[in-house]
Amino acid sequence: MKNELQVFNSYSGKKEVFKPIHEGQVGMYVCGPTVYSDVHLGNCRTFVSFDVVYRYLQYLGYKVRYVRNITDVGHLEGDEDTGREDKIAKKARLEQLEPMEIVQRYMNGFHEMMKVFNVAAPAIEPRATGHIPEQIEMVQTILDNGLAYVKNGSVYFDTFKFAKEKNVYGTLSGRKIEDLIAESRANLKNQDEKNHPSDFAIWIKAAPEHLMRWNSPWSVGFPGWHLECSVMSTKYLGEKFDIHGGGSDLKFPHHENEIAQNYGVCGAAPCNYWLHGNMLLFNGKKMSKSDGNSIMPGELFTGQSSHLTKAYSPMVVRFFMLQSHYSSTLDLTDEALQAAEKGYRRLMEALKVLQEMTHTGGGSAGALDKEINGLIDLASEDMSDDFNTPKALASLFELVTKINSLKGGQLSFSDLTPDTLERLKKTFNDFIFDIFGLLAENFDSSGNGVVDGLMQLILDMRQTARTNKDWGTSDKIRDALKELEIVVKDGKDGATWSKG
RNA sequence: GGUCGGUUGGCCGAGUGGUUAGGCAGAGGUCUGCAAAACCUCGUACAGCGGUUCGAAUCCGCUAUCGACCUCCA
Repeated sequence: MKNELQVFNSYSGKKEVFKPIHEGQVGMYVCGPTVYSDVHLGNCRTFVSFDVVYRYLQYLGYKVRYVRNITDVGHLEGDEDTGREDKIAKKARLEQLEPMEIVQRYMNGFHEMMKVFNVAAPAIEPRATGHIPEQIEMVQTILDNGLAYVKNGSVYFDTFKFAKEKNVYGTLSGRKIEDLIAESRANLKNQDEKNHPSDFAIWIKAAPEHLMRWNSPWSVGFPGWHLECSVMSTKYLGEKFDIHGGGSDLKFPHHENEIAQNYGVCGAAPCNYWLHGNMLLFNGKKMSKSDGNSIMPGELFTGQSSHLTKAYSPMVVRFFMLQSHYSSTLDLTDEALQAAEKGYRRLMEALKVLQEMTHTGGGSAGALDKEINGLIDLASEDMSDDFNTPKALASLFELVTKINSLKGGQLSFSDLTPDTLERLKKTFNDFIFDIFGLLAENFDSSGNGVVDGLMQLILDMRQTARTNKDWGTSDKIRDALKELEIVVKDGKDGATWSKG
């Protein structure tokens, strides 16, 4: 069975067989959020995507050191008119708080949201402000290596020189050196201190009113945004590690510059595989904080948005995300979420049915047995094919039909061995919980003992009515419960209930 | 304007030279006191035009259209 992991490497633009630097171990770095406002759903998608990558690598038996940073300084506003203010410093000024209060508040919010989405915590979550000395050191090394220059207390990376010396600048984002050179003549006059428009700051001299500032050999200032990732990935994963992930919108300039910095320090690229998650769309356009086209997770969970007809639970949203490939754009719509909710429930119901299923004994490995084993194998192959969750999910849904047929009697246990049933149980459990990171939301339990007890009493009374063929009472109970959004399902072994 | 990527049945969304993706919705049927659930069957989709090929949704070209990046973004 071929089941070796292949990943799409954004750097080469090809799907490649994944080979870790150290056997059995994986070093993975993912760009985390800048904590200057609440996380929106687009952010969540990226972290869910890499959460599945993290989980699957572990499932395959790799020991993974997963580093995901928190950006809490250095990320400048892009708008020229505002004078390139640090995002966190700006928020602090507007809200009259310490920058670190801003950072703490939104970092807490971010962590809560990751928990809600059942995103596993990384092994290390370093913060940029916690690595100022290391960043100063790296700036010095880049200066020593002749790939940066000082201007009025700020330090800039010399992309022009780097591009001429090493033919790598622009590879990741598909930019051409010739364009950079052409750009220099046209736009140079607009650049204040930089020698070249594509040069970027690795240390920035702080304006007098700037709140976040540290001493350095060049000025009292703060580090450039791109630098932290080079510093922290190198510190915790080494000069060369396996996987670097992030949203596709970070390819340029962030990741391109990160690569440049690593060359500036170590003379080599930081990692072997670049993985980029694609954007979550909302109304057909990229969900983005800065242009206001976004929906907050909270609005989804409460259903309080003009774009939604109802509330959706976190796991429904997670399932919705898993239904597309991480490298494809995904368009969020109310209709699609409704479909996802039904699908998620169907999957989880089948899981429950399966868990309670016992083999009737005997059973031979016939066609059904082979088919089920084939689908189980297929699900793994799907995941090993660049973490193709929608394909793996499709394989699981084929198995859902088998499970329900076994329960309903359309298929017989005599056609599969007890071992296969056990394997099926284990696979479902592993995929749904360990790999997909879904949680079982109790639709047939309120989490409240009193309510569950009352429900049981009601269903018992209804059963008595049904035994007496008192359909009027039976239907009255069912209809009344339906009004309360509780659905009663009559099965062979009595009735069950679930919340709307 | 430059660069890149989409365009798949009613909706979402995989696939990528010949063989069923899957989910949701819809139609018919089985089961059931009825219903729900479940199971079975069904639609014969790949933006348009041209080309390559025995054969293309899948490769090539052109056109249309949407989007992303080029400036902060996950």
